[in-house]
Amino acid sequence: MAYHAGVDAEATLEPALQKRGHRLTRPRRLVWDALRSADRHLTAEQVAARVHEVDPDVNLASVYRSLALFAELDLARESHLGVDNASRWEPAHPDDHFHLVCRSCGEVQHHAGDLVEQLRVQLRTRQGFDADAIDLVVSGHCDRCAEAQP
Amino acid sequence: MAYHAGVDAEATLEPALQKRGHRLTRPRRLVWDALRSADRHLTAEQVAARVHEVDPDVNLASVYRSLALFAELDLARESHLGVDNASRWEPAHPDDHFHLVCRSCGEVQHHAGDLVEQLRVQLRTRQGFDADAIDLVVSGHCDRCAEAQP
DNA sequence: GCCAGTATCGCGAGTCGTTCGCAATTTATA
DNA sequence: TATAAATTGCGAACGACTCGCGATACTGGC
Ligand SMILES: [Mn+2]
Ligand SMILES: [Mn+2]
Ligand SMILES: [Zn+2]
Ligand SMILES: [Zn+2]
Repeated sequence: MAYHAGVDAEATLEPALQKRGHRLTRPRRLVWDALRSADRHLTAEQVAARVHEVDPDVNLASVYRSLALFAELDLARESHLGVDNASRWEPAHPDDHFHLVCRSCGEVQHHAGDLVEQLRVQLRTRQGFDADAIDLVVSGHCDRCAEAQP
Repeated sequence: MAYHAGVDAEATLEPALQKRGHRLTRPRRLVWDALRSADRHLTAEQVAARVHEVDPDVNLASVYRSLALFAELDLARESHLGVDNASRWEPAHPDDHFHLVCRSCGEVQHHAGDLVEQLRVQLRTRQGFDADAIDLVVSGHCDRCAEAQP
């Protein structure tokens, strides 16, 4: 079952853009398709590389601008995974989740659960702090790498 | 009760350096004093500014090198607080703690507690992930700013 | 469909925080 | 104090973005 990029882009991207008075342009559609069809977090540079397979004339600055816009519209999420100082991007999930980065193999696992929500509650009741964004990155060793080198 | 920088530096810094075959140099001593005497997180640039009050000839590159070395020796801790893309530095605490950054006033609160340890246990038992560093930065509104603008 | 008006683009240059290579200096040890 | 190696200062380079601007291409109304 082939992934039909264009159709999907129009289905979710276009209304989100229009609702806020933004236009659906070729660079935005291609950036969105690149993000959606990726199975992992991508740097802006990596997004650009995928976009360029389809259209080499899309500028890197436009990729950055598109990603920033998507974040603003809650279509995409930016994370600092600590591998280098480049941001990584992924389509936004509805659920709170955070990232487990393996120091050996580089794999990035997702951890979804109530933990982020628990934390939010704890901060509010115990410290009066109204948490907005919770950026949690855990680095360590994944199950496979941990048992290989204990 | 004045803070006697030199003495303190030699008391904790020198043995930590010597144990690993590093030398106690003037730039390192001044960077360490600047960190220790600060009451808040500092950027490398801010550390340099404080160092330069004592000795303007210490180079910014040496400040960066000293901070990186201190992190390696677990004498200092680097955090990305999301205010800008500059790293912030503080002397290493023995206890796990994380940071609450207020979007209104910029204040950085510390949150120490069992939460980080809880998380570590949960990741190990539920996912087999051996957590090394847990980088948690929460941005939102502190108690003062939250009640001012609810 | 076409036009007007403006949002967006491509481009090149600029910024920021950080790192590098290397010759000169400083440090710990003998 | 002499020696050898670690470390420094310096300036240039780096990577990841961001900006200003004139050119382009969307979109909504005709
Ligand atoms: Mn993710
Ligand atoms: Mn802290
Ligand atoms: Zn692994
Ligand atoms: Zn505040």
